[in-house]
Amino acid sequence: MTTTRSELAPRYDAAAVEPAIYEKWLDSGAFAPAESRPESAERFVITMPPPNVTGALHMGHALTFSVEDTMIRYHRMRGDDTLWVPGVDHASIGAQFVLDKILAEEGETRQTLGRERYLERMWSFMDETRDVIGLQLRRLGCSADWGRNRFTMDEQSARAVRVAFRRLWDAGLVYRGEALVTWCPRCRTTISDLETVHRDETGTLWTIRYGLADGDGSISVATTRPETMLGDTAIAVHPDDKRHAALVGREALLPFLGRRLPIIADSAVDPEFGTGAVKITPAHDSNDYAMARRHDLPLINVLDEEVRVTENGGEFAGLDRYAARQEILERLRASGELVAERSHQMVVAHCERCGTVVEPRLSVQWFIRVKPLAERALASVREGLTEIMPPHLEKVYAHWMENILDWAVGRQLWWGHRIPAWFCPDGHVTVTDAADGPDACAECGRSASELTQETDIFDTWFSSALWPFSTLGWPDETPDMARFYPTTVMETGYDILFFWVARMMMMGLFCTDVEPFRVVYLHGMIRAAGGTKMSKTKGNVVDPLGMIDEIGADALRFALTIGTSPGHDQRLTEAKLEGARNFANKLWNVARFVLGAQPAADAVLSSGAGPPGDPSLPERWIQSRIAEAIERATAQLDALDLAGYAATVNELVWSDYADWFVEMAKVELRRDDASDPERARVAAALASTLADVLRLLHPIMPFISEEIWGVLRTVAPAATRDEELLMTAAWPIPVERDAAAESEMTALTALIRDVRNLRTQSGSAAAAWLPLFVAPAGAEEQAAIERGVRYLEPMARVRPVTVDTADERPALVASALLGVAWLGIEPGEDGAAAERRHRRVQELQAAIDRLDALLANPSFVERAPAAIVEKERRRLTELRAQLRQLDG
RNA sequence: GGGCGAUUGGCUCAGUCGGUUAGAGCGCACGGUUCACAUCCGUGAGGUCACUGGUUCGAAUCCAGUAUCGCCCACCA
Repeated sequence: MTTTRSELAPRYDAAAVEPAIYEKWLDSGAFAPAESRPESAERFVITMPPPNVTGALHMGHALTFSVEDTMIRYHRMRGDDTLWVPGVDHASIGAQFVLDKILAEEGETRQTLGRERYLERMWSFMDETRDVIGLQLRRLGCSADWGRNRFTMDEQSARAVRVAFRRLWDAGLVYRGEALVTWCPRCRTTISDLETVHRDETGTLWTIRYGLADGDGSISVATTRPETMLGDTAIAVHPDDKRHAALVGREALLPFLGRRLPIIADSAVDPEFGTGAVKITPAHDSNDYAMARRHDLPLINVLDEEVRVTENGGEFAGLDRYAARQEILERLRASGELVAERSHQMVVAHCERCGTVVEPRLSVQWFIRVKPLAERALASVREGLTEIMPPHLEKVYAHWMENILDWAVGRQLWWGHRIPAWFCPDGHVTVTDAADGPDACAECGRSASELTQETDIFDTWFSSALWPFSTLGWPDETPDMARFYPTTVMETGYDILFFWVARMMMMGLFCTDVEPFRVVYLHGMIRAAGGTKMSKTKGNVVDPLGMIDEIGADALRFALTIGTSPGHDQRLTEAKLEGARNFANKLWNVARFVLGAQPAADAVLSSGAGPPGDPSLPERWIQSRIAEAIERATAQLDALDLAGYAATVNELVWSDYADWFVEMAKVELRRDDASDPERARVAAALASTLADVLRLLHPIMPFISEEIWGVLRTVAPAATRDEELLMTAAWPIPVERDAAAESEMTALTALIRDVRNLRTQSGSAAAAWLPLFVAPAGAEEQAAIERGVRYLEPMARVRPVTVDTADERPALVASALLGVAWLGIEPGEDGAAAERRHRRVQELQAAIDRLDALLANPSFVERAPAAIVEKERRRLTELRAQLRQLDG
């Protein structure tokens, strides 16, 4: 498809334009890096944080991918060896949660289907949803290399998982053992503490009396979970607690079960809490578990996978944990052993995904000893080999790494990578990275047929931890590994710093011996207008796809970028989105103007008119301003300051290009003589500067800039240097700054502003042409004013302009850098204007006094850098001149 | 209980190496039918940079403390 249109539609219709542009990009093949690495090219590689395969695009994604695409497009334009690897995550627990809900509607469950059918069902579900997220990313404009699209459950990932685990096993960093883990009864799996949310709740603290074994006396304990008493194996008190000192060493009798509970002393007990005596339930409480290990107490599991009481709970066996609680309480109340109950503020852990109250539970689990891995990952950041942005999050990272606990990697789920460990009847464990399992038991040589594979799967984050290199072909030494690894930037939200970034650092260093990325760029969370979290239940979610339809992907990208800073949450308000849309509209219209001016230029050229004169002041000025913007934007993008970059282009397009340059170009274009060569020159300047603006804008607003580029290239090929696609066009190179043009233009625009201000102050009709008198400050200024009159007249709507020395100063007077100006009208009794002038004089005087004092201060003059002192001196001179003019 | 962050006009946010008149957008006021754009143009008002103290010739910026809000981590039954 080729664009041969010579004009832009009156309005930018994102929904119509963007998909076609995306096709053009795809067809170009330029999302993929060149076949081989260009000589001397720098590498720039991002591994996309893989969205959940079942997920729909939300604003967090939109932010992630907008930022990454902006970085990628910038580096591509710079000619770097640029790669963005896309992919999706199998999200085992998340995907099962979604599928289980679907099954529930059909009256089925995981259990009724069985593992095999469940997984079949999952794969077909995947086939339906897998592409959805990818298509949504395309709507955003993501220029990822889809030819390298990956999935955390594809064969390459599976192999990476097996090999990584095998290496950990060989290194002695894997063990299997019984431990207390957090259990979600609804998801029926172990979950990480990171996957729990703690909520403040009002519960009840019950005090229960346990009789002593010898029948003499009793001891009372306080608990919020009475059902766990069935698993009690001791009672603990503080060693210094005199109230209970006599009881230590004796035994209490557990109600219902009659179990004998030793009364022990341990300083972990808070004597101030409750009765000062604690029931110890090692299998269902982490404090108690730790204490049991110190005192060698038995561990009795009283809750099963569905948190029903086990046979260890005697007569309560089979009851759900809460039913058991009620039953137990009633029985204790009846027997008088429930001695107190009161309301109690407490923190309860819930499963982050399903909201169910989780239960600490003793079970056999696979663990990775992460301490050595964490130390290395921490050192890499400390030494700056990987840099965390913003820097303050490095402390958070460090704190977590320093206090890290072994990683329980097993999950009792089905959808995911099965742990490649086989058990032999003799209890031996064989870990292999072979796709079809071991040939024989690694220890006793029993044949494979006698071995059974572990049914647990890996925590989703295990495969994610390998993502930066498994996507490039690891463990094979592929060309991609050699060329693109380690990657450059890992860009993601700070909320998964521990889940993901920390694990990638650890596993990356372990597996590949190098930091998987040079920079970690952590963006903040998107919040709703009131500063609250966006959530479906609150109904304050802004849907990115709907927003793209409404205002275009570019505007959304822009809104998500400008006015933000990494690591800090942002509020996405209606006003902000609207502002971004308006900016896109502005760009569109300014381009329409520039394009509309081109035929006039052609007409001039074909008329055989003489050569145009030298570039005008505005032309020189805008060139210089663009050069400055290029320098700034380049530095900002290199520093990953995307918000700064967005602000730079915003200001350039709107304040410099549209408000001043285009307005001044109109002066030239409005010349009567259609064959005036000046017109052609201005038109060409408009086109070539627009081209640079588009280049500068493309990384963040790819669609609209590409669309304009297509037409510009048709209409003014020279301006685009005939580069076909803006996406692959060269990043602009700044010309040398033109200081003279910049300062003259600054003076001229200041004069125009001042005169406009006078007009407003005078209350003159906006449409009226008013005479203006200007008394120049000097000969140079006079020349500048005379050169500028052609712009001054239409832009301030003044005519005629008389440039002459002043012999009177009406009240309504402006003082700009070039001199003093006043309108040729009767200010009358305009008290407000006089007052304004008075105020201005006072302001100037105050500033002068301050500067005077400053420069009179010897310690300032001696200690401040000479350049600063000089600057202040110049300013003082300038202010004095202004005051003289005004006060005249 | 620990840690981190934020506090800048009415609102949402920038603010580089400390440099002396602190910026932007929105909102507000006033004026505008200029052939790119009312999703616009012009003009303006509006800030003792949370507070206290310190360092410095000079502090929104660095240091210490305080307050308020937010987040993260943490085993008080």
